[in-house]
Amino acid sequence: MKQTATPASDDGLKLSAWLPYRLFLVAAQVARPLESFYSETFGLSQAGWRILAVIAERDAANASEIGRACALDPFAVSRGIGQLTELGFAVRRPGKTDRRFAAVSITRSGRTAFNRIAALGSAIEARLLARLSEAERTILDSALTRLEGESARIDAGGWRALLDDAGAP
Amino acid sequence: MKQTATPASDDGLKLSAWLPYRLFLVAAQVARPLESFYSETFGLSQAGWRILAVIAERDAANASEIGRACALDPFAVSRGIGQLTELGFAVRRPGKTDRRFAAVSITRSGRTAFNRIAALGSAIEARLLARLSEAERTILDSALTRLEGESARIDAGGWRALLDDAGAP
DNA sequence: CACATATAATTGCAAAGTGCAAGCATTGAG
DNA sequence: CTCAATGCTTGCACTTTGCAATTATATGTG
Repeated sequence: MKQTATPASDDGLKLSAWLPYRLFLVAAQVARPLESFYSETFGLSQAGWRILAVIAERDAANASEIGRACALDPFAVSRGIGQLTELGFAVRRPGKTDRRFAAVSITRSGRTAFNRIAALGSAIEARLLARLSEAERTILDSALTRLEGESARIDAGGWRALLDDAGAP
Repeated sequence: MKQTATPASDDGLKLSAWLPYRLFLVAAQVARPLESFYSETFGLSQAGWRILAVIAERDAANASEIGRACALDPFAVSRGIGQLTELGFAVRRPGKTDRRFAAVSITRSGRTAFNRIAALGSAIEARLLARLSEAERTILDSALTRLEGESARIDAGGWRALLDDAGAP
């Protein structure tokens, strides 16, 4: 007599309830409309948009700063900057003191594009925040800060470190 | 006389404080070690892992159910299932009543693999949750549920709908 | 100064992943 | 029986990504 008692997983991991997947899902669903906007409108890639957002809030930045600020490896940064300069949204100027560091800055038209994308981005964020109470926003903010820190450590440690943790409690 | 008053963005969007980016960042950082584990160990792709997780918690599923459950389009599902069957982690059997729906189920070795990956996944989740208080976990859980719903609506509406919202308050 | 070594960034290319048109198999309506 | 609809798969062009090698610049050493 087959009962539905154990159709399921031995380990208690249910994808739809697994925190990382839930975070990913919200981020992915919300990124999609934004991405189709800036790719259709400006021909911008995801890396391009992230870099644009970074240089929009700085006078000038070199590639590694940018990479650190938006979690992109040097290759992606280099290509993204290439795209932005082709579109006329950024300029590269050789660094003043050390010319290995090229200073990347946003142009006027880059800023215009950024503002248009940012308006959409802010609208999205507003829609999300509208579903939370003031108290929840505060808690989410502080919780996310800690999760960012912990996830960075998890990433840095690699998977072997994770198993060691679990193995030696 | 240049002062640092406005080196920054006109619109108030700071990438590192923008909710969708923050969610993405945690999800991405935490996914990386897991991904290198299952790809090194089993040669599994991200889609493959997601599908494996879905069929681990069901007796059998057809491709569209799987797609819905893990946010994958039909092509990706089909290829993912292909990968899983090649690895011997899943089997396809023609559906009983309607043979257009092939029933996909996990195999014994698929379950073994799943359990190993899930153990890592749970360890990651535990590390994250350890940084939150009991109260915070409860709030995060309920907040995330609402964010999932809202982000799905945002995604479904597309970017034009977003601008209409903002434009006509 | 010439040279080795280090660092920042870029480029070229192969491998992997993605999107989409077309295809096959099956079903159900007329 | 035929034909449109459905569920899924495949082939192929296109894009993205990962990594080795390269360029350009800077710094340390005899």
